[in-house]
Amino acid sequence: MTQRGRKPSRLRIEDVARAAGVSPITVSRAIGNPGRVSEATRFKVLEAVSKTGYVVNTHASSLATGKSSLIPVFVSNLRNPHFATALQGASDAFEGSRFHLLMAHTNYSDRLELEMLNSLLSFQPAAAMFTGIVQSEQAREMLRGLDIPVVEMWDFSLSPLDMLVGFSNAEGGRLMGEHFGAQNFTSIAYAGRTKDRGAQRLSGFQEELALYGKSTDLVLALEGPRTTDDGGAALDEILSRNPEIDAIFFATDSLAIGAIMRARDRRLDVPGRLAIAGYGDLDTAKQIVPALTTIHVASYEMGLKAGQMLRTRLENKAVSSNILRTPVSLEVRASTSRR
Amino acid sequence: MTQRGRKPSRLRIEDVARAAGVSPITVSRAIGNPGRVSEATRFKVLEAVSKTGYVVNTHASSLATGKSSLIPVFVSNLRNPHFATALQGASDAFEGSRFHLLMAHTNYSDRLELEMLNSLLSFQPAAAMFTGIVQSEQAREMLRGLDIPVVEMWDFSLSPLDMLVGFSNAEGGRLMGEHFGAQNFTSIAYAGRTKDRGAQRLSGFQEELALYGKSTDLVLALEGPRTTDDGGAALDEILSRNPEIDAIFFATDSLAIGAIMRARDRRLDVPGRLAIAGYGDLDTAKQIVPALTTIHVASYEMGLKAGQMLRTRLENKAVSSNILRTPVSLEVRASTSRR
DNA sequence: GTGAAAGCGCTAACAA
DNA sequence: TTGTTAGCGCTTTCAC
Repeated sequence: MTQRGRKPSRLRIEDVARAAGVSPITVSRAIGNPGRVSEATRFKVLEAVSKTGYVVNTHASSLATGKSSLIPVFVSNLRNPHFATALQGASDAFEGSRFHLLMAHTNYSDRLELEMLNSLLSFQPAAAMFTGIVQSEQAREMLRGLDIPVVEMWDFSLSPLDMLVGFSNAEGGRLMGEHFGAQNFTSIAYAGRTKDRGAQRLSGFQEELALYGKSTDLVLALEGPRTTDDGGAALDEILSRNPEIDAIFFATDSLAIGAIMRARDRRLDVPGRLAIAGYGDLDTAKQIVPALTTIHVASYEMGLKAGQMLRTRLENKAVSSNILRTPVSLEVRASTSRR
Repeated sequence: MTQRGRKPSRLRIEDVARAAGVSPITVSRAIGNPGRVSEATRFKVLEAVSKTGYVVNTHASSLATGKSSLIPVFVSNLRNPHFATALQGASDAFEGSRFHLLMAHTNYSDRLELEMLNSLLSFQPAAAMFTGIVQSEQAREMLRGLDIPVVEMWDFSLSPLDMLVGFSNAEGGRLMGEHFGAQNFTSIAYAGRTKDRGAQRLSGFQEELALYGKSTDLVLALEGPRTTDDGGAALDEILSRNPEIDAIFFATDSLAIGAIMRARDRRLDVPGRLAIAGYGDLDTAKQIVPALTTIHVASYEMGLKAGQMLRTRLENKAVSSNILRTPVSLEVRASTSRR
């Protein structure tokens, strides 16, 4: 029964209560549930709060309520400017709210994602965000069981876990297919991933080319994350395999930019001898010479929208639609513009 | 005394204890303090943990200990690839640890930083990271009072709050001054911030130019965050004010890239008529034509090192030095190379 | 090496 | 509208 020795603590809710002449629970309500307290009391309490400089202890609060204000954001890699930008958007969506984003880097590994998800359960998260579709069925099951709002971003799907903000990779591929189809290219190649996102870009591309009676004469599969250097190598590989190729659609801007640089080294005229297009619309795309034709993706807006949807749900309002499709657009620039 | 209705809860430590045939406190020790439990007991407990799928409730844990595993990272803007990359480094440094990074976007606002810092106190953070020097004295005071490890990044200073990993802006300026000094430029301009980081870049630049008997003939002050478009406008402004200028050092790559693009539009030969250099070494710097001479900054390494220093300290080991200076280097490329 | 008791700071439930 | 009581799940302290 004796007061055992514990470390001294910071300001508690009790201290504020004493300063305001009310009970602790009233302080708690004045801060978190302003509607359930009289105008006058709330004023007294908030004054006491600011005078004392009190800040709630979220751990005590979360323990008592069983809910936290933390939202893990799963991102594969922030060195990809698209993801960094989307994260900035998501973060902006929560500005001024009581929620906080927790970093969860998955480094493109499903196993890591699952592990991380499990460890983040210890925070009783309020929601979860994913830059991508959650692949593992085990992870999806786990998330469903949590019964918290979840938003997946980036890719498009008709059966999201909960909410989704994404763009259609197939659509981007189609736009590029249409563009390539309308040009007088004689031999067309695709280079990049042929699985997942890549598969969709490719099939949309081929589908639309077919409408023009054309097809891909060469598909170079490059799986996994790739850099600009790989783009240069891909260019060499393609031309050595088939010197007739005079137009290449790369699955990412990085690859396309690498190819443009290699073409410059090899003194290949772009787009005269070889047209090159990318996907993503990195800043660099419009800055290199020739400027790169590519598919623009609204990364920031995607992150922002995803954050806003989540926030709306967390504030107990209804979301008009669970699935949001952000537009992609074709940016025709010099790298494919022959005349 | 009656059991009032509260929401049902997830697996608790007590459940694991029962499964393992020990007391809750033993489970706690087996998990967090393996040394204080016998080999056999630990084995039993860990088995029970994995069988039941138990995950600790960090809020209860943090409440009891008064410490959390959360580390707020203050970043001004993730659309700046330097910061995004540094954040990725910081995140990588904590991989596999029990610590988690909490996003804190400051949008370049000191007021926001202070507010956010105050609100994040509610998490009893284990440490704090800043992408930049903490400017406000009030914030510095607050952080000192917290008595947790703090690391500042990016800029260099001899009086950090606690730990620092940065590069010298003055040093980069000096390297560029040396480079400009050694060329046969007749009239030199600087464009960019003239406060804080900009001031240091500029003074290092001027200092070194002086050794070559040269000086800046025009300084165009551009405060606040700037985009490539501003670089183009800056180029126009400079040449209209002083048509003699034939070399410009821009305080950031973005500005320099914008200037190169504008020069291209105006059919000004770079570097023949006008040499242009930047600061930061964005990916684009080596991809545009002409490739941009700039100062390379090791963003990823900075974030990684900062994270590692913090982690070392948090694991109660000593850090050999509180201040780490990451190197900057001059990347001479085509945009300043006359022959 | 292990356990019992108490308490971290907050808020849900109930009562007035 | 406000207050009293109990308890969220963990770990510290003290005892064996």
